[in-house]
Amino acid sequence: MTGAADKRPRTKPAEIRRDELMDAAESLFLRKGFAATSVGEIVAEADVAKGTFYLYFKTKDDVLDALRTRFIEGFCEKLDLALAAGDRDWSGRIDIWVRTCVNAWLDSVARHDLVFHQHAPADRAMKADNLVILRLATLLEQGAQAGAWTIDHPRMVAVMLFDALHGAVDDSLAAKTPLSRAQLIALITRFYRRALAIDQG
Amino acid sequence: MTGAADKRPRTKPAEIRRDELMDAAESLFLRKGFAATSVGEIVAEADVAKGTFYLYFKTKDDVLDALRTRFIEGFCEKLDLALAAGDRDWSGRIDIWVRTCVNAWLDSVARHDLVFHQHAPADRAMKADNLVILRLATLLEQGAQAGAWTIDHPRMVAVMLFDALHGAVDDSLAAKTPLSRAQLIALITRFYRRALAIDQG
Amino acid sequence: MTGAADKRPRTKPAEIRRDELMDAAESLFLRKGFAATSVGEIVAEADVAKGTFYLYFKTKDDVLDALRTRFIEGFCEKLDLALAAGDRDWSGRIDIWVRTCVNAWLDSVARHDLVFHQHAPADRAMKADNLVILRLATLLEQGAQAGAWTIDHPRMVAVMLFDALHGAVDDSLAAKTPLSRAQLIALITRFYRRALAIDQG
Amino acid sequence: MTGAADKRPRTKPAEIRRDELMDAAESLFLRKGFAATSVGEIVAEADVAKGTFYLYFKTKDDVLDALRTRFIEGFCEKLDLALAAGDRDWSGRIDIWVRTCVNAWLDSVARHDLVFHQHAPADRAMKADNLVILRLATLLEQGAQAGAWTIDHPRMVAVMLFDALHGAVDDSLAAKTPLSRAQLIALITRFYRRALAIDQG
DNA sequence: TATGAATGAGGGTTCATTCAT
DNA sequence: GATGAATGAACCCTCATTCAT
Repeated sequence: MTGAADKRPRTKPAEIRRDELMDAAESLFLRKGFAATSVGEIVAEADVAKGTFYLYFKTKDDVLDALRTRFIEGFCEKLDLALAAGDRDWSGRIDIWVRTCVNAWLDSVARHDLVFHQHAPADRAMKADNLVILRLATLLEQGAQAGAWTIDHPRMVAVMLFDALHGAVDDSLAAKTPLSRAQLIALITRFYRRALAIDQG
Repeated sequence: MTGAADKRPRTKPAEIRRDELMDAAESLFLRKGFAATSVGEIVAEADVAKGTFYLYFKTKDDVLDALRTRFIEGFCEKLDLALAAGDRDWSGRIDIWVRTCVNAWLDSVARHDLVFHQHAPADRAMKADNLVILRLATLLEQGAQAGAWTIDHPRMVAVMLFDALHGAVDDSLAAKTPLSRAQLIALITRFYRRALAIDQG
Repeated sequence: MTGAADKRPRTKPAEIRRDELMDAAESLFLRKGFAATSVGEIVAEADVAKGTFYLYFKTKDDVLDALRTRFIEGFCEKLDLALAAGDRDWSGRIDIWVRTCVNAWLDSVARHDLVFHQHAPADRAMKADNLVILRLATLLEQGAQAGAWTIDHPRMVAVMLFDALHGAVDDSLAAKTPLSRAQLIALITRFYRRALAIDQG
Repeated sequence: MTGAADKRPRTKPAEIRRDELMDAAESLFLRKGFAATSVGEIVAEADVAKGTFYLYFKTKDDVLDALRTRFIEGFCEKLDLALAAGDRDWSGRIDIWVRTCVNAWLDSVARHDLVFHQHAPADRAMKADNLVILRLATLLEQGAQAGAWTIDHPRMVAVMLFDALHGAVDDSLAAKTPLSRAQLIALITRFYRRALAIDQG
């Protein structure tokens, strides 16, 4: 029986195992949807036993939460980087914000949909914690203080601008003839500038 | 035992039975969520046998679709009514649109969330068929032709405005200290006017 | 509402209705198998209401029984006709019997399988009533009395010959390279003659 | 309450579990028929949870297949043993074949009917793979080569002989006054000898 | 004679989770 | 840390049959 399947447990650093499990889950979720993916498939993809999964996650839902956190963190990192590297001018910052968001979005729509829409009762409260919106609100506030624009309710306007961008990208993706990335960015930027009453560059 | 089971089939007009089933389903879905509600519970609530459910709906998912259609139709009706009764002035029409949407929304958030977010693979394409957006796009276009505003891409702007409103309402609902209905309407109307470059009344 | 579906009940002679129902059932059973065919499909095919079915048959199984009877009767008729028209010579009668059976069989395998194998716990006792075997047994007995052959147990030999033929035809049908009709008949006839110790013509 | 539910999983070697499940299924199928037996009853009889069944069989049909395979293997074993132990004489071998088959058959009619007739669309093609027929055909061919008899089409004759035996045993079982085992064997053996034109011993 | 809405028992199957090893 | 056999509640759906009209 020397040819028998390699049964020896191969202990790995927890961090790695956890990531492998998450990768497996994400890949499967992306392909088949959250509900349609079973824990059995996840562990098969990750090449571990059923029980191992429950060593790292309390429930199946738990992985999705972890995936969401990981996604948001990645997104914010990109945003911070772009903003830090970019213009000091307020109007320019808005441009950067739009450009970065659209690009990041388009590069990971599926992933985004997965972690935000695939499960959970559309947890309305979640948006309150949306770090991306928080960042935009802060940006708007700072710009207002600097006199770049006037805003009655930064938080709310941030929400509206965020959802407008979100919606535009989604819609373009669903359209029979999607806009080009550049067109989309231009369009949204124009919308943002108007909504903030910034002089159209 | 006055409650002895009444076995005789009580035929009802199909339309009524179907509505009763839908009402039962909606009520349950609202309370417990779509996935957490079983067909068994629905028929119990509607006081019919299990098989009867499948006389009117092909699958469990089918009811949700029916619910969505019913919801959209009701919404559009309200919108059309308000628009027909209201101002002839373009700017005023936008105001009406915003007011009607926010109100209708707030009056049926739960129902809205149910039919739009609770299930379905976040059907992105669905938005393409969103009648409400369609109506707004038309409104924008007509206003543009009438010279009330200028718009580069009516459809896209409609999408962005729609999602902005949608997001604002949602956010307010989730907030620890929600805005008043009037405040919300005022805020969004202001946003719309700016985005359309209408003179702030 | 003049265009509404023609609701008027069109009473038909019972005999006809019953036949239509049987035809519909047979056609469906042949296409999809007995178990996989629902009463609902039968009545749809026969273009009557569910209840009408139960006016003519006590249960679903009942139709299959009726179908079987109809099949056997048809088969026996053919046999009787061929035998009556044919040879007076005993050996020739056996030939006719084989030829007629093989032909009739090949012309209606599907139907035969349906009524004999598709349902029922392989009702062993049914064979006792098999009219075809009965006829063969009688033929054998008469031939024996006439001195055409000697047989220890006509009934049993009839059974064996019958099943031998049956098996041969079935096997040929399942074979990758089926025998021709003529070959099959020749082969079986030879087998019969040997088994009855008739001089090979 | 000594009978308090023992919840702890009692792991057993897969081979054993599988066999227990098969035994339970066979016993139930024999008693109530395949269709009338539910998976729930099987697992109850085998004293395992419902899910365990699906650990070993993909579907309910799957068990029946397994049962059939097990039956055929057992049958062939008996046949090989008897043939190996018996006569070297060709005519004697036929006798042994008949005797062994009849006996084995009578000892397990129910089981035989179960695995061959109870389900499946009377899978005609299955006979092509019938190992018992294959063995008989081989025997006939070897005998023919050895000059023990002449045969035009060994395969077909094997089929006919096999079905003749099969039919005879079935018929006897169904008869109001069944033949004795010895009578049956004698009768069939005589039939075989005639059909092969062997001198009646 | 014919209808068809209603019934509801019943079935097969899935899968997240546990726990003894 | 890792395993994977076992669990069992829960679920969706089918369909033969009935009966008031």
